[in-house]
Amino acid sequence: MSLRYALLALLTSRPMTGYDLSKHFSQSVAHVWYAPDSQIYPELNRMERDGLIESETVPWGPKGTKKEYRITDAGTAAFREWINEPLVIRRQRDPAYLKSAYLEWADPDAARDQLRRHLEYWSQHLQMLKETRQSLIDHTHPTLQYRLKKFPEEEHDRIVRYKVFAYDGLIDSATAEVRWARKGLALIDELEGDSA
Amino acid sequence: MSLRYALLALLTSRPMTGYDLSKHFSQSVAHVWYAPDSQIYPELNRMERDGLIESETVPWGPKGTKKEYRITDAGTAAFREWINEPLVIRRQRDPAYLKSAYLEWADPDAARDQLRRHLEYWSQHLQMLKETRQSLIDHTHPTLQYRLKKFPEEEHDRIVRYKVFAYDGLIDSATAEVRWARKGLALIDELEGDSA
DNA sequence: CGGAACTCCCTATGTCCATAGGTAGTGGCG
DNA sequence: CGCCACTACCTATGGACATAGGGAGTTCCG
Repeated sequence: MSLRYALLALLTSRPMTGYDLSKHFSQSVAHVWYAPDSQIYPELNRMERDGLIESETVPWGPKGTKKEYRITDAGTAAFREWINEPLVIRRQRDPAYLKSAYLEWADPDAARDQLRRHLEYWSQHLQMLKETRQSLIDHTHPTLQYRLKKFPEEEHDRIVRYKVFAYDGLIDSATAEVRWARKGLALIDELEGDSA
Repeated sequence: MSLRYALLALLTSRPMTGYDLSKHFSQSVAHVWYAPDSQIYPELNRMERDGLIESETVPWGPKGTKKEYRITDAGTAAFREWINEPLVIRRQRDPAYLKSAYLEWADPDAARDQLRRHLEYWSQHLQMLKETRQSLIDHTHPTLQYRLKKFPEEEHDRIVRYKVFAYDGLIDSATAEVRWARKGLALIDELEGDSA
């Protein structure tokens, strides 16, 4: 059910098409939630049916059209209700940690390769998180700009600081992942002899 | 597909019944992978059909029986293959961070409540992780004891250190979650006035 | 000896999510 | 003008997972 509220969250900043939303879900918003378009379009239809959003068909080029979705009052209410709901804790499930607990079964080079991938992925991710965090502080983050326009100046700091808080957490996690992978590579070198 | 290999991983230490496995998956192994029994039993059947494990029906009490599963050579080979396979990176999806990025919409008390839950959950989790880590180092961890019996003494240190490495990573992550929740509670107090 | 807690095994159902397609229109570049 | 990248929207399929049950046997304790 989180996808629905992640979509509403984005639509509280401005109206968007399904395509716009799907771009966000594979770029910036992907930091907190990811979804492929094949999940987004059907969900948007369901949300419209449920009255949380409404669509307007706008022209696009000479023949094309696109559907722009905007959040309704019912949608805003539902979003607010969700945000106040008690948190459902979701157990983390990461194949990387599962595998790492059984690395004695692995070929040292394969193990190294996996930790290098992990390191590379999280390093890049960390980089993006840091950039996004900075763009929030600078108010250069595009979606944030749309969002802030809807609120009086004196609330801007509060809004930004919650978002920075979320990113601080993500950055801490990603930093831990990077540190862990490096430690693992050192461990393999120590236990298996540093070859490769 | 990770469930299958998580099951094989456990069965490399000793034969177990589906019930044994499901206990592990809601207790110690749950640290790296969780699954309900309703997912485990059907998967065991599929794995037996695929020849990765074989079952023996053993008596249990005067009338009862239970099915004990042991890993086959094909199962061991499949496990080894999986562990050497390149890592599939799984995007993290945590509703807590999604919500936290929009806390300006929340009632301060609801926000506090959520962060307190997060804090409590991860504090407890952290506690268990630390205890399990220690039991690995002490060799008092039951599954580890079974496992070590199958390997010569000089390999024990290597096996334990990989498991401790996995736990070190988990402990770091959990610590970051605890720190983040505390920081969030302080932030709410600062932004909303420290009531409640 | 009766009840409670536990062991043991399983099914059903629905949602979430990933993967892999498909179709039509647009805009720009050579 | 043809090609290509992109915008826009969608369906199908299968696996993963959560939630919610059911039913039969066992052990232990009062």
